[in-house]
Amino acid sequence: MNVVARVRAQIRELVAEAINQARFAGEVTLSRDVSPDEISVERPKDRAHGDWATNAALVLSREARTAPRMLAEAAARHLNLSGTLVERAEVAGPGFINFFLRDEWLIETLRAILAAGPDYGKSRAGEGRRVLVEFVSANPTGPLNVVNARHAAVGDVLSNILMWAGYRVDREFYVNDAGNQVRMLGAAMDVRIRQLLGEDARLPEGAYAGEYLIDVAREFLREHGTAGRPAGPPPWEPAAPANEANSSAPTTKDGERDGAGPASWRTDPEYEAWLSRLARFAVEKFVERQREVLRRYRVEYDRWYFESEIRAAGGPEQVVRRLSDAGHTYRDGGALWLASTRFGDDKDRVLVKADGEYTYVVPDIAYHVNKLERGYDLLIDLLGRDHYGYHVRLKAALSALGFDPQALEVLYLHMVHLVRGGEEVRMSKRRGEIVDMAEFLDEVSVDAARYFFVMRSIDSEMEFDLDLANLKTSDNPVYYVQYAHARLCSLFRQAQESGLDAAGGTLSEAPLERLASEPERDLLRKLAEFPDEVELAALRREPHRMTRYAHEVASAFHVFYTRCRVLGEEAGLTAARLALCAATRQVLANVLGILGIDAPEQM
RNA sequence: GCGCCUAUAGCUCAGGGGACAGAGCGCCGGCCUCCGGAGCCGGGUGCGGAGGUUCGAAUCCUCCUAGGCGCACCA
Repeated sequence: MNVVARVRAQIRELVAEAINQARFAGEVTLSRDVSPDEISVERPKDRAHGDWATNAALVLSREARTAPRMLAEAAARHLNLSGTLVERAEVAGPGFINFFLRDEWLIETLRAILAAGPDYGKSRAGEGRRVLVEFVSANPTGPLNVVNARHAAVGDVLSNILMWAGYRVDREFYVNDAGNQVRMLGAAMDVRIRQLLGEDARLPEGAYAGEYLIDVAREFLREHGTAGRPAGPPPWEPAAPANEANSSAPTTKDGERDGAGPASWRTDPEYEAWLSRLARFAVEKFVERQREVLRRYRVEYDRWYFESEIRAAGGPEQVVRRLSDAGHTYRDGGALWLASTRFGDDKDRVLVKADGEYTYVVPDIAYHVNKLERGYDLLIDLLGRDHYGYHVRLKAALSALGFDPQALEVLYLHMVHLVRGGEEVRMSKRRGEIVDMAEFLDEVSVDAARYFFVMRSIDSEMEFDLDLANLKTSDNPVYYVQYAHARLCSLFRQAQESGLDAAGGTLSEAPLERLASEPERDLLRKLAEFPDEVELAALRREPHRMTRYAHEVASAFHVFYTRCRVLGEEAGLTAARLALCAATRQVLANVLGILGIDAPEQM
């Protein structure tokens, strides 16, 4: 247990014990003993209120029918501080008890940091539970965009945080390389190829309009030519030479095309085979590019799981059978439904459409079952806010299959608004105006992108200011933190040049009690919080705590460094301050590591 | 229409029952004979509105207002 956690536990016990003693002495009228668990101990915002404070007296005053202030004073009289890290306690305000620690705890923390080094901040909070974090999972029908970049940063950093907190973590990317959309992809490819060949071809309704497909179509032509392409018209065009007005599909009374998807296409196995070949080619290309840009972004997955795999393994059939066997499905209107309302969903969901196709959720259920069967205790999915509510369906299905729905946790990330020159850059997939992630990374450094995306809490709609992130000089929060690290490295280079022994082991022997000024103590206190912060970030799934913490450490350091001279002071003081600097550099390196951001030795 | 999320400083965002509400950007003014001025110090304004619960509410509850997102035999 780290020093902070130990102190907190100690204070809890002290307070509970003191209240019980006061009760025993007849100074407090409580009908029961108080246990340490119900004592809340927190860090006061104002340092004048000590290192720690408890509101126990406020909370218990009603039950004890005593004024909070009096209750606090009675408890304070019975505090037995001997043998603890608490130096003194005082009652303040409406009835808080404030605790002031002995300096030893800071010194102990500093030694602990130097001893643990790159491991400082790790904990066992996760108890070795196996977690699978699935994130991005973009469709293989185009390049990744800026929203995917947010997901990638958050998912990756969250995974790191969980690892630090003692979970066993794997990262996974689920590729939807099957079903309708892939067929639509093949169709769009076919049209692009025709257009490249100078033929007259129009995209079928609902097809991918993005021009990025043209390049892929060109690659296909270069590598494979048109060999194997059926002679007739594609299945979304009329079989006979068209002489009807202008529609290739029946229209509804609203004038919208009916059956916008492939369900309304002519049956043409030969052409379908061709489309499927085109689709496979495109999927492969896109997945390859996605993998590439993510690698550039420093995100590496343990596994890319393909929907086609789970389909080939018969996953969807099994899911449907098991759900049916369990009596949770029924037929209606030619479709097979899951009675998900029995498990908290607000309506039942279609599993198998009237045309015999699975809905999206079936292979996805199979995939999640597969994850659980691979031995993961916890599944975390990162989804876009536009999928909100999907977890209810998925959890319902898992419950129906006899799994604990609590094993699945779905986090929804909000939107990203790109801003350039004070104006929002519009991102519309339908109009094909995707803000490509690779192009985005040409403009913004990976460090800045990751930092900015993680900086915001996941359920806040965020604005990404390209101009700010682009600033390679100042005013950029990323550089503020990195600069602190570089500055420290520079300091140690100079220490070495002047022959000082700045090794960790030697440093912890320094007279650390000399670190007595406010900037020094503030910095140390901040460093002491690290394990707590990591643990909180993990348990609450709040990666943005890490960027905030990194900034706070950098700030505390810059203050210290401005006010306290390190080199050239009296030997003992220099050694002590070097120890503090070494610890700071270590913490910065660790937190930057979690963020997947470079910790530069010079800038 | 129903459901969920959001509303905090001029702007972008933290804080999610505690003691005077924070940071960055922007603006104004200071600080280098010396370890990196990509730094430090100082200066101003704010919890969308109205009720309620509580010793105590930015935080919890209700209503209202304004945004966003869902409510597919799409993925």
